[in-house]
Amino acid sequence: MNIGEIAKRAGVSRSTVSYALSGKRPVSTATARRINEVIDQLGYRPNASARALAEGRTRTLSLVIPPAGRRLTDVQLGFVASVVEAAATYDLDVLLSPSGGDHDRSFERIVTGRRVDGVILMEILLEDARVARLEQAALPFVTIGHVERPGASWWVDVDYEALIRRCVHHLADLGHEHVVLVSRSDELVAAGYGPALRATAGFLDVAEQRGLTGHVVCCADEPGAGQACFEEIRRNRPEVTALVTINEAALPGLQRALHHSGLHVPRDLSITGVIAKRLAEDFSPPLTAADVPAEEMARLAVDLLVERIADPDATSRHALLEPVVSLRSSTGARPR
Amino acid sequence: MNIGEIAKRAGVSRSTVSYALSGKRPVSTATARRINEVIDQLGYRPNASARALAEGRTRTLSLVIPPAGRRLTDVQLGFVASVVEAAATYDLDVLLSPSGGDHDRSFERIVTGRRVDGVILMEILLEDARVARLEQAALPFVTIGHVERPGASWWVDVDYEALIRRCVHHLADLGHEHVVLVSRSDELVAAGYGPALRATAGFLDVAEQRGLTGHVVCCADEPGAGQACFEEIRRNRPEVTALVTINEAALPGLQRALHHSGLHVPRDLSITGVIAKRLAEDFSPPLTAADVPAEEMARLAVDLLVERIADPDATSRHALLEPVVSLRSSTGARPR
DNA sequence: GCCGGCCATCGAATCGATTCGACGGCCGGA
DNA sequence: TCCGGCCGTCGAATCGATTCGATGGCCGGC
Repeated sequence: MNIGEIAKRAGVSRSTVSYALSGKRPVSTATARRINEVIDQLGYRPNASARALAEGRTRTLSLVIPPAGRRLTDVQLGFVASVVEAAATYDLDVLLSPSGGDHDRSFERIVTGRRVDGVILMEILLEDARVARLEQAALPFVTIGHVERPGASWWVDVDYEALIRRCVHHLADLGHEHVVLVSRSDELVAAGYGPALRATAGFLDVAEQRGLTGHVVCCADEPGAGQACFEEIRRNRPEVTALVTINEAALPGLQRALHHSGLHVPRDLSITGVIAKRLAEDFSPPLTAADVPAEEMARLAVDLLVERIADPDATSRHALLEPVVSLRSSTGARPR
Repeated sequence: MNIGEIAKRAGVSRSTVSYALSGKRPVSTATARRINEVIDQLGYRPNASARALAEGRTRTLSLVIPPAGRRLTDVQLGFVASVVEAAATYDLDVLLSPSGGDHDRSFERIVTGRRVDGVILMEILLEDARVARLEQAALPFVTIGHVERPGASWWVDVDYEALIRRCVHHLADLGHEHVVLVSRSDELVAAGYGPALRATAGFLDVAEQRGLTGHVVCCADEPGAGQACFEEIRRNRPEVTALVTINEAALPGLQRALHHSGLHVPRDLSITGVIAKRLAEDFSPPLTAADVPAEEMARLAVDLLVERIADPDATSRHALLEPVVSLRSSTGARPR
């Protein structure tokens, strides 16, 4: 059931069928109608592989996600779904490829095998081998998160530093004097994970500026670690009255630890940070936090990628989102 | 940089390069070495589209997920990641396609366009148009969840009914007399969502058998609904001392409602159900529950699908998993 | 020394589309 | 009436692989 079959039944040549379908050359209305009847009747649709070969493009994007071992956070999950949805509006399919380190088989397969027209890269590091690989292969790509570097690049990111600054200012305004930033895992930070580094920079800077004592602790991306981390903070720094967190995966553990400690939020302790809206709302009490706009980022990333694919030589573009900090009920005046 | 280029540089024909790569015909060691040198030097890899066209297979699977509008639950998320990982061990890529109702563009594009070699269908309904569509298109597929029907079909599922039966027996053993099943959303149940229907059947059956009064309530798949649902149960059926839930998405709301109510689990109320391990562990207190083995299901689904692709005429196979109910600390003797 | 057979390799067909150049027919203008 | 141009259609080349049948050369056996 290929284009030849349709052509035969409609009594025309294969090229005419192709033109009737694509509209790239005029076809008489009578012929077009006949062709469309046959197509509807047989339920024909062009073979994707053949079309990809002939056109030189696959109508497919690749979304490179962190490897399955490390759990996706809630934000990342929403992001994946939104990318698929955004791509669908362009009639593009999305290939999911896990990739952690430098390069694994599936990443290499996609890049060298020309399986896709473009790539969206999640959770990039400051020095990321995959970025270099994509540039070398001349495959259009957009990164989620950006690297500090003059070179032209296409990316979408959340301004972690600005958001964390706002959070710390907010706490300072409320009178807090001893604050802690709960960052991501040691390994991620050591590997040069941008958001964590920039959050730290912003945190320490504002803390100093406002005369607060600020400490940063790394916490593995899992609930157990969140619990342990909280308990350690209570033990080692009992003077701390406010937490700023960028570690979503650790939140359930924090919640549990809070529960056990008997502390009241925000009377005894204030909590804020950069957190997916859903997670912030589901916390008890709901967290005052900067809501990461995953859907918007996904939409923008796909838009940018489509644009770059259409014109690979266009000057690079990017978007730095700075969502609002939503006041909920987890922050309050310094106790006593 | 195609196979012809490699052939030219190695001084052989294109077919010889192909055979050297695939090993489907012998190639002299000297020639093979020369070819491999050129390939390594140029970093050549066969064009995926051309190969797909020639071979008649794409080396790609499609994973059909619920539409983005409805959030993926935690189990489903883990499942997606695990499918990708399992497929990678076969050197297969995974195309993500959201599809809810009968058929949308991307689902139809994938099926008719022969974009993939096989399909994994999540969250199927008892009467699912997509199943019929795939059968008609003769595209191999495996469903997550199964339909009651004599016809041959390939699927992987969790035995919700058996698990719920166990949960109710467990509660009956502890002396509970009034129990409620928190099911999935009205719409899903009305649409004929198998796990919810089977859970209900098992729940009511055992309740009757053990002389309990059992009620079933539907709850939308979101935290807010979980909270409202809990409050309604407390108001309308204060005699209830135990909850069985299969609604993971509503758990955060349940947690919040519990917190507000001041009830102690399990002293005042027992909670159990079928819940992803991670969610059960992150609840406070950790839930006694049947852990849905998402990774194992994903692995099995991919294995089955690969098998079916290799031999489309093989007799159908399936797997009905019955994970253990893990005793944690959310169930206890009936109060008073 | 000749012949049969096997091993390695080649050339050509094939997969199913897109796209370009060419061609035929019809219409209108001179 | 003849000719130029445009509209619609066709045939063939192309994309980059796989695969089948054929062929050439070398070796061993008689």
